Amino acid sequence: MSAARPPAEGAKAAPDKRRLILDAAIRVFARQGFHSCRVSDIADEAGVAYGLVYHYFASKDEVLNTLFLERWSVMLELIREVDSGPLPVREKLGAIAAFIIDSYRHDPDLMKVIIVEVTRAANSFGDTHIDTIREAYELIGGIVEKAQAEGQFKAEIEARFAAMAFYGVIEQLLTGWIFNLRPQGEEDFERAKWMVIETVCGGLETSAVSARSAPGNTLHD
Amino acid sequence: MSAARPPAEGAKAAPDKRRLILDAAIRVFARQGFHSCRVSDIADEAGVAYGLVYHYFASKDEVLNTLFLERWSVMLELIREVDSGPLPVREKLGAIAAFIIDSYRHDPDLMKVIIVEVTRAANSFGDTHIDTIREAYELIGGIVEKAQAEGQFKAEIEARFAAMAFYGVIEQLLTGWIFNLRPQGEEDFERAKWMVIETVCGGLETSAVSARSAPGNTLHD
DNA sequence: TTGGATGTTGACTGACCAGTCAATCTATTT
DNA sequence: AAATAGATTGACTGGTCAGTCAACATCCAA
Repeated sequence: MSAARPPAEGAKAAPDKRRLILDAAIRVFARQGFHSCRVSDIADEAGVAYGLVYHYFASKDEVLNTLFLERWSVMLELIREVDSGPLPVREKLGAIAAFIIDSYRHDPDLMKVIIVEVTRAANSFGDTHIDTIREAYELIGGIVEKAQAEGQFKAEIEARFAAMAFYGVIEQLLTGWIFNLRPQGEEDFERAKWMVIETVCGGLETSAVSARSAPGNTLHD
Repeated sequence: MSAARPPAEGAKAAPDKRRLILDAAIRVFARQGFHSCRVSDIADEAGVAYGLVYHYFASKDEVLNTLFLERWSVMLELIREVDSGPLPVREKLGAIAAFIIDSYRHDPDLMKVIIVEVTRAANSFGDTHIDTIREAYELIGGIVEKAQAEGQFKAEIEARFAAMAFYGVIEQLLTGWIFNLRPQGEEDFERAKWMVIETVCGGLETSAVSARSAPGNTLHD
């Protein structure tokens, strides 16, 4: 009952296997790294034949590209949405930080792959996706710029630099988790969100605004 | 006069070629990436025979490891020195930021290789050097801890998190330069130093201390 | 029932490249 | 001058793997 069957629409036939391969690739890339794994490792992990990988993807590279774009486009969408909303800066940046941190919490392997193999690989892949990555910077920079115009953030620190610093802190945080240099309990994730915002916004706000959020823990419970 | 000759001491004979190979490797790794270059590329770039690389290094990996350790140990030394000194936190962190930024200014290729191929490569190399990298975190964390004890930095933000954020901002900054996402004029380097400290310390300081540094530009000139 | 389209298989190939090694060269020592 | 040790050379090997392809399976439409 309810076995795998063709889609309701007259669209494509069986995207199941394609997804299976992508998910297997996430695990394999995370475990062995993109460069030191074989395409056959992915096929084995997915439980499909070697050749099927090439039925759905033109190359090993394309598998990684797909994973990156899939996730990054969701993030860009989220940033755009937040950006166009009416929230105060702290909450806008907070929403972005929360999204990225939750992405890691939800699928650490995928985020590990994206960060380690794409975002930070200045050669090959980094080059390919640099414009996509840049877009995130621009959007975040725009949010900062608005806050500066409204007098909430200092103008002396370039908006683009601030965006970079903001993203840098988050990426380093994930890297710390990836390397097991930092605890990864539920509470740690929540606390991290707060600390990211407190640290970065604290450094960017004008003294008039200043941070007066709960010093102890603003966590659940 | 003063041509190449055996060392004064009875030590090794001609370390010239070894250095030549290392320097060539920096250029090749920076240009093509560690994984997509051949050992013969390094030999060619250095103007030596293929086999000579293996006379001085046990493997391709060892070349990269050597480059990383050479530089990272100098940085650790600098951090320890700064740490043990009597300067205020801002200046301690400022010295560290300045050292890293100047390292990039002085030899961008080397820093690119270290960051892209080692520091950020969670697999293979990252794993190998994780303890060395961790040490830098610990030292910086110690500096923050002291500042917290003296009441200059807030205690609500974990010292280790702060260290990570600090380093993350700097690494992202270098990444921005590496990817050509940020301008790299002499002035930009100096301004970056100031912004790093202003942003991070601003977020970490207690409201009592607060940042009252020159808002415009504290640059030279 | 047949035919075409799409999905699936895995053995095979062609290229690539890290690392080896035997030979040659250079310097130093006696 | 002969001997020893280290430096230098580059052709070669062995293994690895991305990508191909021809065959087989399954599904749907006419």
